[in-house]
This record gives sequence, C-alpha cells and structure tokens, in this order.
Amino acid sequence: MRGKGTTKRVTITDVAKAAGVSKTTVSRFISGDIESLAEDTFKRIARTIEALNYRPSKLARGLKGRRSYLIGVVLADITNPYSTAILRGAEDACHKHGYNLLACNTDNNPEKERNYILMLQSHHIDGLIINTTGQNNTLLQTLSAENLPIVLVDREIPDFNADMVTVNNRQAIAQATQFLIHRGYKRIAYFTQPIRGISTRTERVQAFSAALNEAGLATNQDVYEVDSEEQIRSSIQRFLSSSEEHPRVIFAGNAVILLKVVLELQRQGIHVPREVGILGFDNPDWAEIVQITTLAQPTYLIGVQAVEQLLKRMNGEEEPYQHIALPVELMVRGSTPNV
Amino acid sequence: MRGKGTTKRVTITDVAKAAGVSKTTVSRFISGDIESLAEDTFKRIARTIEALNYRPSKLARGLKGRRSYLIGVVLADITNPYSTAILRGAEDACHKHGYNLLACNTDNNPEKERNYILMLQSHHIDGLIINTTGQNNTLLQTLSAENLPIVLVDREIPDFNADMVTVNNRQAIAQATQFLIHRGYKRIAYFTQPIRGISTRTERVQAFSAALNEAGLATNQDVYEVDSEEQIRSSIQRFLSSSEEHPRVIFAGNAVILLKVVLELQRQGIHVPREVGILGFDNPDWAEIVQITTLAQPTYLIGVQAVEQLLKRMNGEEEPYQHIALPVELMVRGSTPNV
DNA sequence: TTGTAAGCGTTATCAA
DNA sequence: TTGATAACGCTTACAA
Repeated sequence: MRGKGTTKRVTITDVAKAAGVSKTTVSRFISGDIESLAEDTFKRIARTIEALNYRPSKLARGLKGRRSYLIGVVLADITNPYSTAILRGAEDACHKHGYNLLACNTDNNPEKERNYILMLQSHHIDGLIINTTGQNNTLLQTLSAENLPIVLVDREIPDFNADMVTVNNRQAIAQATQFLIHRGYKRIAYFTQPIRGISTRTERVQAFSAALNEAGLATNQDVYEVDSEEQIRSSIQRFLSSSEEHPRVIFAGNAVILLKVVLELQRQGIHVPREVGILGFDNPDWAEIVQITTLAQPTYLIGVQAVEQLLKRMNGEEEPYQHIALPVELMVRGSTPNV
Repeated sequence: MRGKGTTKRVTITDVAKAAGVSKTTVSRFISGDIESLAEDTFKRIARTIEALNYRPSKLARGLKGRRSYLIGVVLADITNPYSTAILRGAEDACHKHGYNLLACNTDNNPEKERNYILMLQSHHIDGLIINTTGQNNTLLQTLSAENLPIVLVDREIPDFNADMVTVNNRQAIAQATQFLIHRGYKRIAYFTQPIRGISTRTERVQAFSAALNEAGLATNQDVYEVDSEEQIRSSIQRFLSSSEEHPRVIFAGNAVILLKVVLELQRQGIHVPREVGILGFDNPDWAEIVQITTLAQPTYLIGVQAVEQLLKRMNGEEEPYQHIALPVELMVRGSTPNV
C-alpha cells in the first residue's frame, strides 16, 4: 500500500463475480485459451474486463510458476553508446513479445555485477542478457544449470555453455589492420582499455598483433592499455615520439577510448590525419561529423538477436548452444587517408 | 518451469525446515525484524540461509502487497544521450536502495506509451518516472489517484498534480539567447523537433521569442520545426539565404537536432562558425570535440533526483508536490565567436 | 464448456 | 520470542 489512501486493484475475482463465472474461466480468457470458451461467455468476460478496466497481474502469474515476463539485461556501462544501442534493440524485441526489460549497470565492477544477478534472480527473470565482467562465472554456471536461459553479449566466458551474440572481432580487426597497412601506415598503435581478462579486449589485441605479424611489421610494443587521461596523454606522447619517421595511426579499441584519444589529440594541437591517423572500433554518431574511420558493429541487431535467442530457449528449444557472430562494417572516412 | 529439467528454487519453507523454525520466524529475519529474534535463532537462520544459498523472492513479497522493488522508467528515446544519462542516474540511485529499473522506450508514440504504462502497472511497480508524450494524461491521472507515485521528468503536464524534475528551460534559453546577442549575432534561427504540445519544446520556443523581443530583434519567422533530413536541409537554406547580410547563428533545440544540423551543414560545405554560428541545447560528449557551444543539463542528477523523490513518496511523505528545477550550464566553445 | 480446490513464496494477524 | 493460518492474484489438475 503505497501513498496514503488505499485503492485496491481490480482482480480476477472481481471480474469473475461481475461476469458470473469462475476465476478459472476468466483465467482461460486471459491466457488466450479461447477455444474452450462458449462464445457467449467469451463476450461477457470481454465486456466485463473492459468495464472494470481489469489488468491481469504479471506478478501473480509469475509467482504461480510460469513466467515473470521479465528479462534482465546486465551491461557494463549504460552510458556507452554501444550498450545503449544493444539496450534499444533488446527493448524493442521485448516489447514485441510482451516482455519487460530490467536494466542494470555494473561499471565493470564484479561485485556490483554479482549483486545485480542475485537481484534479478529474486525477481524471477525469465532470461538474462549479460555483458559480463567475467568474474562471476560460477554464479552464472549455477543459474544456467538451474535452467535460466542466458545469452552472453559482446564478451565470452571460456568453457561456459550458453548462447552468445557477438561480432567477429578477429576478422574485423584483421580487416581494419590490413586496410591501414594498405593505406601505407608503417606504425600502428592499438589503444585499449585495461584488458583484465575481458575476452573481447584480449581477442582484439591478439588479432591486431597477428595481423601485424602477418604483414611483417613490428608488433606488441605498440599496444597501450590505458584508462585515465594521464595514461592516454603519456601513451600518445610515447607513441608519437617513437615513430616520427613513419606514417602512423592510432587504432582505438572501442568508442570510449576513441573519444578520449580524439579529445587529447585536440588538446595537444596534434593534427589528424596529417600528424597521425585514427581508426576506431565502434561507430558513435559523432564519428561521421569528425570524419573518423570506424568499424561499425550492428549493435541494435545484437540486442534483438539476444532476446530472440532467449525466447527460443524459454520456449523449450533444445538445440546445442549457438554462437552468433554478426558482421562488422568498415566505415572509411577522412581520418585514414592514403599516405 | 523454463528450459527442460526443473530445479526448484530454495524457498522460505526450506529454510524454515532446515533451521527447525517456522516460516514466520524466517520471514522476520528477512525483513530485518531482528529485535524480536533470540540470538541463537538468529544465528541458526543466518547459517541455514547461507548454507542453502537462499534468496527471498521479491516476486512473492510483491504479491503479498508490500513492495515490488520495481520502478518503471518510460523515456521517449533510450538512444538519445539525454535519456541515457537520466537512465544512468536513476539506475544508480535505484541500486543504492535495492530497487530495480524497468526501462521502456516509447519513441514518442502515445500508443506505445500507453501500452508500457499498463504493462508496468501489471508488474506492480512501486513508482513511475516518465518523460511523457503528453497524450496519456487521463491514464496517468488515474494511476496517480490510485496512489502510484509518479515523477515527471523533462516534460510537464498542465494541471497534473505530481512531482516534477526538470531544468529551468526559460532561464536557460534566455541566457543563451542573450549571450548570442551580446556576441553580435543579428539573426538567430531556432531549430526544434515538431512541437506537438510537448511542454519542453513549447517553453523553449516561447522563451526564445521572448528573449528576441526583449532585445528588439525580429522574431518568430526564424523558428523552424523540423524532423527529416529534407526539412532540415530546406530550412537551413531558407534561413541562410534570408540572412546573408547579417552575422547569424543556429540555435538547436536539443541534441538530436543539433547532430542533424551539424551533419547537414558539413555535407553542404557550409563553414562553422565563419558562415553561421551554432549553439545547442544539451551537451553530448562530441560537442567538446567539434567545439560547439552548448547548454549542459545535469542529466545524471535529474535521474537521481527523480528516484529520490519517488522513494520519499513511497515512504509516505505527504508534502505538496514539488517541482524541482535544476540549473543549466552554458558551455562556451568555438562555434559562437564574437562577430 | 465450466468449476473446485490446491498451491506459488511471501507477509500479516492473532495467539501462545 | 515464536508459530499457525489466512491471505496476495493467479494457474492448473481434476471433476463435473
């Protein structure tokens, strides 16, 4: 009973009474079990529901053991346009199927993540979409074993059996790196957020090194794990002063790093692309304005697919777990001219 | 029962049995009613809960009539950085208090909005935060009358009694307009998304006209309601060709319009700020990169405040409804030089 | 085609 | 300090 006065909710019992039938019959109506209802009864119930303005309680339905119509989404950072787009896609898909989304934000903090997972569990979510820190694998395993459908997005967990929706990071990185080499860049620096065992970041760095090796270019020394402005500033300086004799370019591992790098270059008055080129993973809307070459992920689609996959599992599909890898598109813009 | 095999959830009954006490006693433990528990009992229950890995069901608690620990957030567009930031703030505040957020996206579509509100109701949400289309006022009134705490963010509803968290649009617009005039601009065009009775948009346009009038400048003919790229293109042309003899500037009513306008100017090769200045309401992260003067809203704070206000109401606070108007900050950048 | 009654996991009331 | 028991609003065997 919130607030002051108490207005009680219209329940299935009210409808049953008013329509002169049993709760069961009304329940059948609600669940769409129409065939087993006399036409007359059907109409009467329909009218009554309309008149009383009745809305079945998903809460009560959920408790009884079927579905809560709730899907949990646990993301590392809601503010990141990448996450937002996923959220958006997932939300649309949910709405289409009568589900609601419980949105959680972990800030890449494993404890917060754990906390959220437990909260979601206590809400009896029907499925979980998670962009995980990778530090709560046991808990996730348990939930999965308890038959909670889980879809991992963006990041994988080794030896974890679950559906996954990601992009093909290796291929994307290879494509972009080769593109840069073809354009004539001799020194390529890869800037990433701290790797910390996060699969996506590891994969991208590895693919980057592999692509450089394959092209016979120096490797490894040009991977920078950065986070703070200070780190970014010093890394940029280190890279630029060590590569003065060559055409060079910075490859930013995601949109967050990309933004910070661009801002820092600007602050230092370093001209793009004359002094250094730039290419970014993720394609934030401003990349077009600033004319930055990017790898665009189908983020919206990732969200939609994750929900679709969840729904399949919730409906009892038994097929082996799938790893859906969606394609990434290279958007060539002005920040990476031929050199 | 989702999936295939069925693992049943650990319930309060299991704990009670294992600990050799009644459900009631365990319930007391859960609800933090510690004083009425013997120390021995307390410890035993604690151990049992730990051992069985028990998590109380918020669903069941919700049904029983207390709280669902769910707060609904209905936003016009989750992708808009403005909305995202609110979501982020609200999410943080919720988490702090053990609540979860049900995130909904209406695309400014009144029917979708109505749909969502009803869905949220059926989940027994404890409170609602809404950035409304303004077309479901009756429904909102009803819910409010049924004691659902509601907080309006960003947009108001005339004659609607509820708490509100917004920014002071009039003051912000006045400040920015005067700033532009002081800088020497003689023609100022205001670009807004279709107004359609949305309070925020109306207010901003009115404040804009008022500020121009006060300064003795021509008014009204320079307000453009735009949405599609086509409309933006033609409006820009109309404005520029009608103002050739004066220093001029475009005032974008929000971040969505700002982005579109900047892109369009770029496509047409129109130089900012030499040929036309730009100022935007909202302060997306890329505004710093492109050096655009903006009005920055404390979006994160809006989300936090909305939740705090909700919690107060849920805890029975009876004070008159409040309208919290947070300050906007003018971020002066390169797109509006002295002319 | 419809209804009865038990139960989902909690909390509230009343007794002990 | 503890416990029985009846709700909360719905679904689901099982009957009729």
